[in-house]
Amino acid sequence: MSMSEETKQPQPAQVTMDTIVSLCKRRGFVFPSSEIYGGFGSTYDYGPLGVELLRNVRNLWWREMVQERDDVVGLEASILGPSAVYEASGHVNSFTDPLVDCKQCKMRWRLDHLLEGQYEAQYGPTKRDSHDRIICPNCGGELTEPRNFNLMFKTSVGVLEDSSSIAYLRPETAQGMFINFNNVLTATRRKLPFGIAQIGKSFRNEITPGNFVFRTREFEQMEMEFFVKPGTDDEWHNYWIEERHNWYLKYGIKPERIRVRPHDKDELSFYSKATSDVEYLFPWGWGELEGVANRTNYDLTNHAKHSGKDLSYFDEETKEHIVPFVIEPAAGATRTALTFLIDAYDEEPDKEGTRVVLRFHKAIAPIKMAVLPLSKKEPLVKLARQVEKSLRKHWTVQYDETQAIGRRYRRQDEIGTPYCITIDFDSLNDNAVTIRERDSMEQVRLPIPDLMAAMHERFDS
RNA sequence: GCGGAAGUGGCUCAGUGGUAGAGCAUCUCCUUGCCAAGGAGAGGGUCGCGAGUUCGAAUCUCGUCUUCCGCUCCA
Repeated sequence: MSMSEETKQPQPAQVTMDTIVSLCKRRGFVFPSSEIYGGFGSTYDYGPLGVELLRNVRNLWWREMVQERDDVVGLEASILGPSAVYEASGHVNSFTDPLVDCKQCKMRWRLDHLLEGQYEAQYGPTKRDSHDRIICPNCGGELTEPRNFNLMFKTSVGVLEDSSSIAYLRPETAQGMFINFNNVLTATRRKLPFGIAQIGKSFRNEITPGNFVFRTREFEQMEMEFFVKPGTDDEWHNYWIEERHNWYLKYGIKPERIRVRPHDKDELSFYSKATSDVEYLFPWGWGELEGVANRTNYDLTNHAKHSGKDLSYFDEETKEHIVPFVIEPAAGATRTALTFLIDAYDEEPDKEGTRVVLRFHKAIAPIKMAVLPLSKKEPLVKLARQVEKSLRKHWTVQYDETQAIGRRYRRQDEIGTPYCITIDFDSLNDNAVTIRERDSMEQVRLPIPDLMAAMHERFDS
């Protein structure tokens, strides 16, 4: 690779995860869960700012994916499900990783990957010993018997042990859409193509969670199953890949840090014909933000077979019963929130040190504006409180009167507040305030009666 | 699960056997009043947890939990 090509490679976000984790805790975005009891691995609690950020992500997705579209409807299905659902979906059998450990060098391998030769690029072809048993690609040592790790959380429902039945916490929200396909179809009189969308928590007993909230055992998904006529599925697949990629760009994700990557044949999920990932360049490298999969008619066919119910769609044009194909854009809400946080992080030299700024898109920012009286003097505070109260009806607002104004601007910069509204001594005479903009640091003087309209103009576009 | 590293106030860290420290942050008062100002004060840690060795443990030993980096995973 030449130097010029090298410099063209996108660089991961300069910020380290340690900085993000520490900022999250200090300012109240994300706390480690059950911390006072020593912590509970892979679980996180969202603090006052984190919950606003997460809500913004969810709400924007929902509004654009469901409410602004005529061809998508919403659903909120239960998290607990009977084993029948996940036997039909294939998760009981296929959502299992057979793992083997090397007795010698302690490396852990996925047996199915060894059988498929997936480690070939790094370790060469799969090696076997004289008994034709697969040996460790790394050191040639003996491997343990495979142990199956099912990624689903299993629980039992029912008071009495012997009469209780096995249930699972959903590993994806998608099955809720498939098993309600008929319900939605008859309730809404939809015609193909149409989609069913859902936001909610899913659970996977990941062998190794990590990278802060990037991979956790409990996480929140934003999924949409878009049902189309067979034969039009590739076209719709491409449509949704582009649509979803653009969505992140729309909310300010840096274009050089986001890409679409089609899956190789051998990395496809058991249900997928083709999948493309929208990936982000995290501090540790590229990671998946969203998968857009062509799930074919796999799910509806299997649920029809297992339940004995007809899940076909009657096509009026051809007078045929067909089983629709499904295009699924599946995003992680928690993961998306993290991405916005990392992508927004910026530092710049300051007179006294470093100014930390989260350059959130206005729609993403947890706090939309801060009201700052220049002095704690009674008349200023009184006026500021009035302004704050009226703004709170429409936006998330922080009020801050402590310490110097510069310090207060820094506080708001650090949590990504786009606008600061200051009330100064002149305000008492001219009934006007100053709006300071986070990114440009420009200041605009505005009469208080015009303030509401001016802020609407900034946020409703 | 295995290997490596690490857990000390909200954050970043110093402290290696003798009664817990710093910077930043937070709070109060005075002063100032548009980009991290100054002064005076205050709160906050049984040093992850539990045992052990010792006259005495943040410091040594063992166990345990958690985090980070690999193997694995994919929203």
